[in-house]
Amino acid sequence: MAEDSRVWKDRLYGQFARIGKALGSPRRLEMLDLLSQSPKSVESLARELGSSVANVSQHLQILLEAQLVATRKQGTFVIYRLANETVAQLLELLETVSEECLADVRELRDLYLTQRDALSPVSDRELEALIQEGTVYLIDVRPPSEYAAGHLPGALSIPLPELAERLQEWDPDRPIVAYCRGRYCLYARDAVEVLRDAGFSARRSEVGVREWRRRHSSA
Amino acid sequence: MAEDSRVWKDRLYGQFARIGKALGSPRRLEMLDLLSQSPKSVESLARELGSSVANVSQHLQILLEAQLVATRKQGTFVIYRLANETVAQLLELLETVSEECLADVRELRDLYLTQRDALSPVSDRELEALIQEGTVYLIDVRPPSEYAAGHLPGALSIPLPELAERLQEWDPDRPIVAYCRGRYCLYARDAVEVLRDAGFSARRSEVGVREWRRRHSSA
DNA sequence: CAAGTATTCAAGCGAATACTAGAATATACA
DNA sequence: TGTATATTCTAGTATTCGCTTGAATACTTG
Repeated sequence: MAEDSRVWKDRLYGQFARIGKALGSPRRLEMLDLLSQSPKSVESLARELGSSVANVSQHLQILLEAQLVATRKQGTFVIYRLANETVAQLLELLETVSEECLADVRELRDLYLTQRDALSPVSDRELEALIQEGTVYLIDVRPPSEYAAGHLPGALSIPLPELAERLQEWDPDRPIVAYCRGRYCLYARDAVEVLRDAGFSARRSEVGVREWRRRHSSA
Repeated sequence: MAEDSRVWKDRLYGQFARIGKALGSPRRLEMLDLLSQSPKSVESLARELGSSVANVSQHLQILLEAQLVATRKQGTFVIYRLANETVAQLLELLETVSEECLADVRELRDLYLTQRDALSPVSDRELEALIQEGTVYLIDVRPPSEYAAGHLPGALSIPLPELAERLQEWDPDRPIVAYCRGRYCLYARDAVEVLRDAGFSARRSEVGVREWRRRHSSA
């Protein structure tokens, strides 16, 4: 029976490893991150990733087989989404562990997210207070479909490519906080740069929408 | 600069994938699970896994390189341990996701952990109450080194191989709750079988020690 | 039914990975 | 210094993985 137990363990960990292997590819990890913002088609994932549609589709089959994603049809489009909330949490935790353990991750963040922003990002607590007070413009600079899938309360959807031509919509004396896809996205940083160049008082938040919602969910 | 951004993303997700790849092997996942119970030598991991020392050592180098584990020397022994608590949480979450998503995992549990135990495991809430009341024997059937590294309050260390010859130590009228390494370990199930065959009123808990401690930590 | 669009599948190629076997290294002790 | 024990390293082999290319499939529309 000790031998049965060994065999059972091998099979069990073989199954666990299916999830691990699914997360063992940079492409698939980025796909999962993109899907955590909103459901997407194969083609739109391919554009975001700079990969071929065929390649993206093959990776999606792997994620599907591991049941980390699910699909629905919309005409000729297959819309992929994360299978459930726990998959999103797993992804976030993998990134947290990566940042804690790997100096290379911290260095990559330093490259673009630390050195050039003399003002540190707004903390989550500050953000909560600012949202409550309603004293800032809160802008979501992700693509509109991601805003539509879920956004912070009171946020305006100002996709980054449109930002420069919408500056006149705002009172230059009212501060702006920009956010995007979370800790590993450069959109908010780019937005703050554009805004400050235009004379606005702007800072960014590194909060993720899903993480914010989880923390502020009412059961 | 959009090209810079793409390159930065590729490097970042390449780093995240280092963690994913480290978790993409059944052997390494089982090693991490074993280390979450207590620090261990290469040789003891090899015994538990039924693998060669050389093979285990190579996998440990991969985990070391991904900084998921750390080491200390003890004579000729190299003692490996989990790098930090977040690694343990990542592992638990990967197993949770595996069980939610993969029917094969649920089936493997059914094989040994569902069908033959007519009495379901003690829930965590029941266990808390039982520990408070002090009305049961709570026995930890893991190896002594794992008990020493951390155990539930009030638990006795009764390693499974010794159980059968220690039955006379207990009042047959007092119920027993056995626990081991958590949801994916068969020791408590085996212990309960031995105890019931000897006429004891015995149930098992599927709680993991680390998970229990996290929930009951005083800051 | 034909054409267009989106997606998936299959095959090939090169790179990466897991295990084994044996050698090399590190540490402790007499 | 030599021996024993524990661990790591190296090389070879078999298998798996990731990407590309082109074909096949699925769906929609006219």
